[in-house]
Order: sequence, then structure tokens, then C-alpha cells
Amino acid sequence: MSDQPTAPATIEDVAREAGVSTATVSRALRAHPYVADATKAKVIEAAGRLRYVANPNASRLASGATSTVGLLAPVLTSWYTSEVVAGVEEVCAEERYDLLIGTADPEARERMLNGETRFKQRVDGVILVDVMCREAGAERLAQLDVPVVVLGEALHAVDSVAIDNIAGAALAAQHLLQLGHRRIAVVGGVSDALDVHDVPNSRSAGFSSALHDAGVALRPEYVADGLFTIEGGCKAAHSLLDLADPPTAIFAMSDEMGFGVLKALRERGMVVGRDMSLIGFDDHPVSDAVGLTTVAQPVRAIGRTGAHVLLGLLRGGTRAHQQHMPLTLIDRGSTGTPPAR
Amino acid sequence: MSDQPTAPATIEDVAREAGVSTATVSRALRAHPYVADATKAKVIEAAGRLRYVANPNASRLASGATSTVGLLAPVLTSWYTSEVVAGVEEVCAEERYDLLIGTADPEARERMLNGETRFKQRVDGVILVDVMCREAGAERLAQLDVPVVVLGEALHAVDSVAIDNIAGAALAAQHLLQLGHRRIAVVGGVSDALDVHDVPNSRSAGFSSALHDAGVALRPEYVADGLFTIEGGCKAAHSLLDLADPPTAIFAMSDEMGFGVLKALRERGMVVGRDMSLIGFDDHPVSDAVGLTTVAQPVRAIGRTGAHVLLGLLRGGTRAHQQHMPLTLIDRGSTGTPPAR
DNA sequence: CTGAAAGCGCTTACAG
DNA sequence: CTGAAAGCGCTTACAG
Repeated sequence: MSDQPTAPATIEDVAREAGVSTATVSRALRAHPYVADATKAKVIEAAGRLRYVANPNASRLASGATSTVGLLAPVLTSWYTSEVVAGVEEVCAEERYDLLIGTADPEARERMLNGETRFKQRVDGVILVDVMCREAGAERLAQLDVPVVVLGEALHAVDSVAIDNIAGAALAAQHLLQLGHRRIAVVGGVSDALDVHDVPNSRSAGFSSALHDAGVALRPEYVADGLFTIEGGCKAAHSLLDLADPPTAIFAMSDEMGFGVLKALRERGMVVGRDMSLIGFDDHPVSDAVGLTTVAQPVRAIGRTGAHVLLGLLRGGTRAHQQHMPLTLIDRGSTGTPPAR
Repeated sequence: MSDQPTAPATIEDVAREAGVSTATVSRALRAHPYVADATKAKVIEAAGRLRYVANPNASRLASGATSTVGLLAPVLTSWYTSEVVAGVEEVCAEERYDLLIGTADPEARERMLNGETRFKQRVDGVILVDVMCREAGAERLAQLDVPVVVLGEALHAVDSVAIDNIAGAALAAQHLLQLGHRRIAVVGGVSDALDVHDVPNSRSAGFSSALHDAGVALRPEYVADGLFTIEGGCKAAHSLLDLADPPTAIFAMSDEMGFGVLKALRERGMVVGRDMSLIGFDDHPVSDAVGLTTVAQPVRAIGRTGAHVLLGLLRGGTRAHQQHMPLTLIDRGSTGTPPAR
């Protein structure tokens, strides 16, 4: 009857309180079948009275399951990653899984691929965000003793959730073409991979092939590296504007590079949408404020879907393979018809 | 000698391999004193050969420590929070603590204050980010059986790491006053608390008292609610600009509200820094791109410091009490002298 | 449907 | 400095 503020209640306390064995308590509390309804009610009632919560370390040790999902990402602070993480966290919380987060510096990534990770014995499954492991890396991931889901990159050897970057870039291209642009530039990033499935390469491929389909060639001097940063986008835009025959429209492969382009335009006294058309990619939360037209991707949904795919695997489901999330173009006025020459 | 890809090595395997007891393995691997150097070397060598990693659930169950830090925040996706989380994560990784993240919806917050949380028995200590528990809540937190550190709000009953919001807002006020502004408005947020220590109230207090010290009154009609969102900042700015006698300068209590103000100015064809001076608060990563003058706070350092304070407590250190992080004004040109009437 | 008992893989007094 | 043994708090065959 007396409050015992120290030492949380154990399963034995509950068993005693309910007048059953600890085995029965364990079964009753986890909705295990074959427990008489009356018994179950008694146990739940006793557990509630004692504010009993099973010690996760003990149950994990005994059962062998960790009830924890590991999440590895290169940076946590980008808008994209934090949104994905939030989606994963939501689902994990709903499904009563813990989320263990690790930062994926190159070494951590390599260790992960080798199976010797900080996650060892700590997690039931792993979600990789924007780690870019390529198909070769995916094959090594598939050998791991825990299921893995990769987010942001479409893969075959392991389950993945991604967007169709080729189609997304084509969407941007078609929008600019429809407005009448022909001198169209791209601000993107150089990739170390030849793989068309990585982000810069596939957006680049989708964009240039859409131009090509319309009979417009992507001139080599219209391709500038923006490093996927705001500052890089700014510099890239300046270099494009310094050309003898500058473009009338720019596709920035990310909204953040697009912000840099906006900065460059402002520095030159140019008005976006009139003197220069600009379209981004992502739908960053700031894009609405600055009026940036963009190809929107459902970032939080990517995180949620990834978590659901992984939890499905953990529950013995079959592989979901590649999931492609939908893209939509949002016109905010940063694009317009090309200015008269 | 043969590779056993299944079943990770246990402490018994290592003990056998090294020819010692499991107790000695346990001591040797955790740099426990009183282990002969030769023995220790033998054990470390054997553990390495077997790729042994102690099962965290077993060691936690046996030792009673979780080696895990819990982090609770209302939203994970704001730039501010994700940056703080990244700082906490860095330190936790360095110090070999796991990080367990939870979202602090109002109910979770209340449960936390009551000590019945998802973190129960899972963590050795808790970090609260932007939860706004006030001194009364802090006193309840102090009763918890684990140490707690609060970030973003200066408190007495528990350790806290925050900035001096009053001084920061004064910094902004002085900057505008120096430029010659007298008709100065504030875009902030209404607070449900009377407490001068919460963010909107203290920034508001610091700002108006700095104006007052210069003999300038903050007119009631120059105070607008921006809801701490981009959209809210935009609407607030429009309402200020619709006044018969509009201000010549605006202090936005957050950079994101500042972005909204920028949007409103653009919508009205006004040029920031010339037609209207604007200063924000935070130093959001986009602020550099849009040229927003702001009061910068060291967000990642807040996270890192908070983690260090908590780990110090976990290691038996004494309370660190309030930590105030430094603020700096960054002039990016969105402020200028008032326009001639 | 329920219980007694073994076992999960560590850590830590307690002896020596 | 080291080992035998108890114990951390659960889960889960195995019987019944």
C-alpha cells in the first residue's frame, strides 16, 4: 500500500500482486494468445497499479530482439535528412521501436558495409539515409545479419525507397520548355560515380534527355557545379551569367542551390521570373517564402515508408523492393517566359 | 580457426580463447584497474580476433546502467532542433553513449514531468530541447530518478543551457537605434506564460527596454504576432505596412519570421535595407543567402554543451547550473539608415 | 490455459 | 591480480 518511490516494480512484483507466475505475467502483458481473459485482466490491473514497465534490457536479452531500429545518415542537420528522420521516428514511436541514430562519416559507412558497426547487436534492422552505397555496396549490405532499407537511392540488392530523379528532372525541363526557353542551364553537382542512379547523375540525365526529346541540346557551358550548397549555387549562377550568351533559365538540382542562384540574381539586380527563370528541386520549407518554383518530393513520407518497409521485414514480411514516391511541380512564380533579346 | 558467421562471440568465447575467466575478460576490456598488463593484452588480443563486442543488453542488465541518453523535443525538423540534436549526437557518439530520441507532444511532455515516460528504465539521463517547462516544471523534473538538462530555457531547479534572450534582443535594438531608427516594430509570438524567461517574452522585454533606455517607446501598434513561422512573419509584416504611420525598421524574433517579412516586402516591391530595415534572430543557414542581418546564436554548441553537462552529471559530477552561450550580431545588409520621409 | 525452471550474456561483490 | 558464483529481470520451451 505504501508508495515505494525507489526501485521500479519488477515482473515478480506484478506476479505476486496478481497471484500468478511471472510467465503468465509476461504472456498477459504482451497480448500473447492462450491466456484466460480473466487472468489477463487481473495481470493488467496489477501491472497498472504498480506502474510496471518491463525492463527493456532484460526482455531484450531474454528474447534476443532489440526492438530498436538503427538509422545511419551522413549529416543530421540538412533539412532533407531531419525531415526523413522525423518520418522514421514517427513510425518507430507508433510501433514501439526505439530509434538509434548514428552519423555516417565515410569510415562509419565502410564499417557498416563490413558489418562491424556501432549498431552491432544493438538493432534489429538498419535504415540508411542518403548514404549512397551503390549497387555494389547494397550487395554487401544484403549479407548483413540484419535487414537493411536504403532511403534516397533506388537499389536492387536491398529494399529501397526513393524518388524517380530522372522523371523529376524531366518535369523541370518540360516546364521550362513549355514557357519557351531554349537556352537552359543546369546547376548541379559533380558525382564521383558513373552510375546513373545516383542523384546528380540521374537528375542530369533526366534533364538533358528531356531537352533532347524537344530538340534542344544542353550546351556544355550551361552545366555548372553548385556543390549542392547555397554558396555553390551562387557562384555557379555568377559564372553562367558571365557567359557571352547566358541562359534564360536555370534548373537548380536542389532548392538550396536555387537559393544561391537567387542571391546571385539579387546581387546583379536581376528579377527572378522576369530576367531569369529558375526552378529548383525538393520543396524546401523556405522555398515558399522566397517564391521558388520547384519539383517537390515527399520527404517525410519517404522516412515513414522506409520505416514501414523495415518493420515489415522485421516481422517476417517479404521484401518490398523498390518504392518510388510521387513528385509534383509547384509553380511559385520564379519561372516565366524568356525575356526578349 | 574457422569463420563462424552466425552467432556473435560471447564473453565465454573470449575467456576460453584467452585462457582466463569471464570476470577477467570483463575487467580487462573495460580498462578496469587491477588487471595485469600481460593478462589485459592477452584478452584484448583474443577479443579482437573473435571480433567480440559485449552484448549491450546483457551488460546493461547486469550493471544497471543504460549508457543511453534520452532526448525529448517538440519537433525534430526545425533547423534549430536538428542542429541541437546533431550537437548532442556528436558528443554522445564520442563518449560512447547511445542516443534515444523522442518527440515531445504535450502529452509526452506531461508524462515526462510525471516520470512515466517512454524513457523509463531506458536512459541514464534526459535532455529536453525547447520543451518550455518553466521553473515549476523544472522542479518536478528535479524529482525524477535520472538527471535532466534543459536546453533553450534558463532554469534554476535543473541544469540548463540557453542564451541570454534579453541581451540578444537588446543587441538588435541597439543596432537599429544606432542606424537612426525611431519607428521600430517587433514581429514575435504571443506567449501563454507571464514568465519573462520564456523566449518570446524575454526577447520582447529585452528589446523594449533597450528602446526605452534610448528614450524610444515601443508603440503597441508596432507589435505584431508572427507565430514564429515564415507565413506568420509575412502576414505580420503586411499588417505593419498597412499602418498609417508604418515603422522604418523591424525586429523579427526569429530568422524564419524574418523570411516571411522579406516575402511581404517583395510582394510590395520594397527593397530591404533601403525602404525597410530588418533584423532577425538565430542565424539560420538560409539567412546568409537572403542577406538577412541577424543576432546569431551558437546552436550546435548548445547541443554539445548540454550533452557534456549531462554526461558530467552521469559521471557523478556536481550540477553545472545555468550556462549562457554567447551571441553575436551579423550584419548582412538588410539594415540601413531610415529612408527620408 | 498455466507454472517451474532454464537460460539470455554480462557484471560485481566476495574470497583468495 | 584473478576466479567461482550469484544475480540482473525478463522470455520461452517443456510439461502438465
